[in-house]
Amino acid sequence: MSNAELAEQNPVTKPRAGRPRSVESRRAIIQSAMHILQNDGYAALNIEAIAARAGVSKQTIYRWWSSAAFIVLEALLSDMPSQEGLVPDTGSLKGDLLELVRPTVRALSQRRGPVYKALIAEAQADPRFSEAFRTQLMAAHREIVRAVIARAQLRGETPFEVDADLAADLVYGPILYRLLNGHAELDETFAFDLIDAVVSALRYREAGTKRAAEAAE
Amino acid sequence: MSNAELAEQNPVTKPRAGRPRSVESRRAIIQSAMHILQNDGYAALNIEAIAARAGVSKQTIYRWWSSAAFIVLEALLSDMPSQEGLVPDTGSLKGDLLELVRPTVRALSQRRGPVYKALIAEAQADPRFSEAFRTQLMAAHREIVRAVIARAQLRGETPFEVDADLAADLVYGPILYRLLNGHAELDETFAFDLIDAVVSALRYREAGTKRAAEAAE
Amino acid sequence: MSNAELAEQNPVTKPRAGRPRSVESRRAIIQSAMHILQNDGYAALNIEAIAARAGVSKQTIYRWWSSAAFIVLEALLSDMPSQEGLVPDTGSLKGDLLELVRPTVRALSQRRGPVYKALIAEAQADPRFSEAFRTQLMAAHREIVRAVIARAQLRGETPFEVDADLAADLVYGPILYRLLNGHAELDETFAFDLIDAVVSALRYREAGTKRAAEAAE
Amino acid sequence: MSNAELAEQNPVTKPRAGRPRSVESRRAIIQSAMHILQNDGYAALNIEAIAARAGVSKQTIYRWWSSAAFIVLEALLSDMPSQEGLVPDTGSLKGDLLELVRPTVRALSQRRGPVYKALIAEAQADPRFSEAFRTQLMAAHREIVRAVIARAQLRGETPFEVDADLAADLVYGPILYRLLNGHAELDETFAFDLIDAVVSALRYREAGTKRAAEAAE
DNA sequence: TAATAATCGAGACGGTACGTCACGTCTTGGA
DNA sequence: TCCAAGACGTGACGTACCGTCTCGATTATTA
Repeated sequence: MSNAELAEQNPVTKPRAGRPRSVESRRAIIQSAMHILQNDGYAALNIEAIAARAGVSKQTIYRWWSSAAFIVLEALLSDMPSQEGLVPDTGSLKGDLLELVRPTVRALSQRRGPVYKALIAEAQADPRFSEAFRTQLMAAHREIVRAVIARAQLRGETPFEVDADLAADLVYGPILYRLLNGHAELDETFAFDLIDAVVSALRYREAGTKRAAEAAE
Repeated sequence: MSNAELAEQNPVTKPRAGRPRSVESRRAIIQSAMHILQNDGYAALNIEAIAARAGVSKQTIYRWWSSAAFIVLEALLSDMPSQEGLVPDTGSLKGDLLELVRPTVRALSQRRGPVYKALIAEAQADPRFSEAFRTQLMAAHREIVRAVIARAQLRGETPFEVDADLAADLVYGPILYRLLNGHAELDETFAFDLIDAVVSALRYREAGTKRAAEAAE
Repeated sequence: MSNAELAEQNPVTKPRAGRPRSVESRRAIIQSAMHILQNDGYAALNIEAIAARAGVSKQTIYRWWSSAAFIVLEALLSDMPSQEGLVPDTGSLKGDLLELVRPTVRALSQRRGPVYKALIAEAQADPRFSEAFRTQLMAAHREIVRAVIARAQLRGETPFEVDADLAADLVYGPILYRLLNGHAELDETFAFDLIDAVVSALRYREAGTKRAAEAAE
Repeated sequence: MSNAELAEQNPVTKPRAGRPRSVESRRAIIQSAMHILQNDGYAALNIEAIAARAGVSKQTIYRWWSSAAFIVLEALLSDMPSQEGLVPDTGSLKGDLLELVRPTVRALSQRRGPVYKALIAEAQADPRFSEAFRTQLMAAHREIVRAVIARAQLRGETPFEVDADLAADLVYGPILYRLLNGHAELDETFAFDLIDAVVSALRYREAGTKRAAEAAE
């Protein structure tokens, strides 16, 4: 939400002079971008096509976004608040992680898949977008894992200090890998097996901290 | 390896009619592509630039490759044979995996990083390249993990049947995730911690098979 | 005169939306095309060269013209108005025709020669251009002959009905033939002899109408 | 017949060493060129297409001809001998000219039209071909007119010295003009009217020589 | 009630790269 | 010596999008 930040900086909206931004255009642009991405694919997603389909001039798009990827990112962030709430407490680490990963995997194997693939691809070529994608979208996902881990430690489920960053890598890395590489399905079984492995790694790792400690010397 | 297939069809090379393919051009194209990718970045990697730097016509490139990504893939595969040999047997699963992951992580944090990022990005937009990348490059990496796991099972290091596919996901997924998302460094410590976690998951997972069995019912 | 038509549709120029066409670009393109044609020849006249010399993008050329020949045609038509006025009345058919043909022959033996050769060559390969060339340029030339003939008939110089179309063929045909085939010079003597022959044919033909009448039966 | 000249220089054919020229290839190339020209048009006539259709390598074409136009010219010259004989003596200038022009006009309005249009167009861009076309094909046509005129003067049909070059221009110029410009049909009526006009010009021109004489002063 | 200011659509502009076509040359093995 | 096959460097094609730039029109706040 590129200029929403500015708006949020001044909660008392200071109305600037001139014609205000058209909300219809903004909505049409975002919908147009998502429609093209999901129907014609990432390769067909360009500013001219978005503008044509939205009935909007290219200038209007460039005024508010610096690339098509930012439009898609904004579309994703607009959907987030609904699921923003943390994962419900199921009483166990494995249960919490399953509650988190199963919907994620399901969404990625359906509509969300192409969207994330496109954004990650774009991030490799555009450092500015990479930073936005990481801090605005990925960081939120990782934060949920962090909270779930913290909850597990409070419960005493993990016998030692757990690196929440590594935990997030262990959860999302394999998912991303399958999504991007396509060597296997993103299905329920995968979600179960993955969480099994992650929980095992977090609970039974005894040599880990030692090894890390040695490395730090 | 576009024309290697032909060569492999007839082990006794049957010389076809017409002027033979220029090996100098092939070499120049591959070197040109790698030079541009590593010096000017993925965004600067286009067919015209590769052709110009290689002193070659665009047509010659299009005759043998369908996109710049395939050239880079071929360059990578040309380098592979040197390290093609399996991981040396260190006597333990953890040692083997470290022997595998440490050089991988080191290479990706240096020259190989941008190359893999570019190829993975390209694969998201081009299904034909995605398939080639997966079967010719990624599959080879995964196969090494599979061999290491098999060795560990022969040693009796793992108390139960281990899913080698999931193991490969657990090893390469987090690496890829850090590479593409850039939220943390790809360093030695990460390699140690990752392998610790993976080994723990593979050795101490008792609930896993149960869970998978339940899902199969 | 590609967009002049639009202008003529609305004598009160109705300003359409969007950035208006650049008159500087149009002028630069036409001048560039004529310069290349007259200095480097027809073979060197291509869109890329015209665009480069005019400091203009290829797209801008393709937006308004469908080939280089149309640009040259427009250049010729832009020059026409100056000599658009009819041939001055010298008092005799022969005098009028000489007044018309001598400058034509002189121009074609100098700068205009290569230009017309190029356009006629192009017209043989492109029916769309052939039609434009015929109706916008050649028709104007033929119309002048028609007017001169009509004046001669008012004077009573021709004893019978004269076919103005045939007359134009007799005047321009041999000129074109010499220009394209290059078997003889396009000089003053040729102009005199040609007009002598044409006038003789128009004044002394007695058998013609008879023959034509017989053919009509 | 590009290298036929060499052969004719040594009536005693000196057999050169090596494999002799393939007559099948020569025939196939010429037929292929004419087929493409008459079926797909001048724009489609290129060496690669001719070679492909003839089942011949490009090199073989380039060895014997310098452009597609020369192939077509050779095809035309191969057909000439059949009509090479002079126009039969009908007893009058007008009859002879009609005997000459009517078949010419008929052929040009049918199959021969596109062929001549193509060659004339090509001649405007290639001086080497222009010269060959003029001396090998056009000169033959003009020579026939010259012979007819000479016959008429022997009969005493023309009261004064006639410029046979101008006569040929008057005959072929308008025909060419209509062929290339396409402003009117090349039909029987046109042939009659044209010959009427030409004969009138040749028989009744009294001022012509005077005027030419004045110009010479 | 203007005047000012920012936005909007439309669409032309200079660019860059695309992927294709045909050119004329070359390098094979075979006739 | 010629032939077919076919790869090669060269150059132009016409197209697609890029991001920028006028235009007239619209819609707000400010004077």
